[in-house]
Amino acid sequence: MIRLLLADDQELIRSALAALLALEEDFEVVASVGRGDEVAAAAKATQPDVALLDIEMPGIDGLAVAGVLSQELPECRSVILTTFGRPGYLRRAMESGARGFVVKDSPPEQLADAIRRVAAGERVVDPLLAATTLATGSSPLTARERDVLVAARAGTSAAEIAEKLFLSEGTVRNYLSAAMSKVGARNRAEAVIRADEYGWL
Amino acid sequence: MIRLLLADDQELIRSALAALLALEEDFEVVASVGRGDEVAAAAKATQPDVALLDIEMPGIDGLAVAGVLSQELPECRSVILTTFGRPGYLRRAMESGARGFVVKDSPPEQLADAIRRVAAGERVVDPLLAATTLATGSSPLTARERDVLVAARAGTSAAEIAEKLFLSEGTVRNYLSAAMSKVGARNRAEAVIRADEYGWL
DNA sequence: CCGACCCCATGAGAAATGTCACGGGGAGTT
DNA sequence: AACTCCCCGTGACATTTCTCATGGGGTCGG
Repeated sequence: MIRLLLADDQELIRSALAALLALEEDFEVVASVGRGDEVAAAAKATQPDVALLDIEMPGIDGLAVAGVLSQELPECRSVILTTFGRPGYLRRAMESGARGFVVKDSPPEQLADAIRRVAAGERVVDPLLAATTLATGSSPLTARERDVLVAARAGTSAAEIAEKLFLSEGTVRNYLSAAMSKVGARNRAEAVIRADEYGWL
Repeated sequence: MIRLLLADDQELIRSALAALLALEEDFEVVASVGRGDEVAAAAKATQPDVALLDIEMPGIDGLAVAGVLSQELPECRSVILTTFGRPGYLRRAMESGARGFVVKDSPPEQLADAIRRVAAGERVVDPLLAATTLATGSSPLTARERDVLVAARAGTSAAEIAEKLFLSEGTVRNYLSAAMSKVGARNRAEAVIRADEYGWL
């Protein structure tokens, strides 16, 4: 019997996944939470074998949760389950100690299979996603460049970004310019979009 | 027995929802498709009482599907099931003939309840979302302003938008300017974001 | 028919954005 | 110690964006 913890902020999806997984005789859902910062406590209380983690959650995100779990509860392995097959997500997931990575549009058998393999100690990733991750490479952005791009996400002006980050306006423009050339965009907006697509923000 | 059709592009989610709904004794999932343009045919073949439609799908989107169904198969009522509680989505859903609107983070009983009520002939919407929809009002954007905003989504320059839409560059700027003032943004990028949030694109 | 509103366009000025060259300071490597 | 790379800044320039005024043509309802 494999004990499972489910973490996803969308209640309906969480319940639906629980129902789906309950169809497998060797699975048992022992915990179900809607916030990233509730996972650790729930895991300690229920001792699951595998934690299924969405990335986008209130509190802390699934990737960070995977890091915490691998530190504090190494006997509970993490599987990231997310909508987005962003290369950077996979990379960060693996670096933070996750053992599996499944995207939400894969067939259901694949999820069950991934869970069993991870429970057995294997590592599981979508081979296609793994390939594009290797092809894309890791983020070329420096910490500051990333900060500035994140701040620019809402359509913020250079002056506002400068104020928010306690920088001079010229510096902000320089960082943006550097980020744009690294990402291969001719626009601030385009740079944000692309970096986001790669999972670099 | 209520016959259901499921349409969602994410296979895992679709299967999970099917599993969840199968737990209710009075529900029967008779069809399940992953593309908007497959819904009509499947509905004609299986004669469901209620069609559960995601908005974001390849082919045509769920809102358009609802329109088609209400025209061609009025005995099959549509329920929109989506992640985003965008005011504009709800409005368009209702205008296109959908009978229910449920967001993916509502509790599972609410979905079952909504399905039963819609099957019984009622209309069902999240009251909170309905309120913000009324507050937000319908889109103030003209068709062209919308087009330009959509084209600007990828971080496209004014010149490129002009080329794509066979307009002069100045005209594009004028439309963008109008859109920005209507939406309450001081940026092109911000305008795109806000209009998108409202579901106006 | 007239007003209202949308479509499309031009042009011009103010503001923001993107590029480039340059500099100094700090941390880590070789 | 020299080198590299990141951090932060300045200043100047070309380009783009945003605003505003203005105009013609179209459709639709009063």
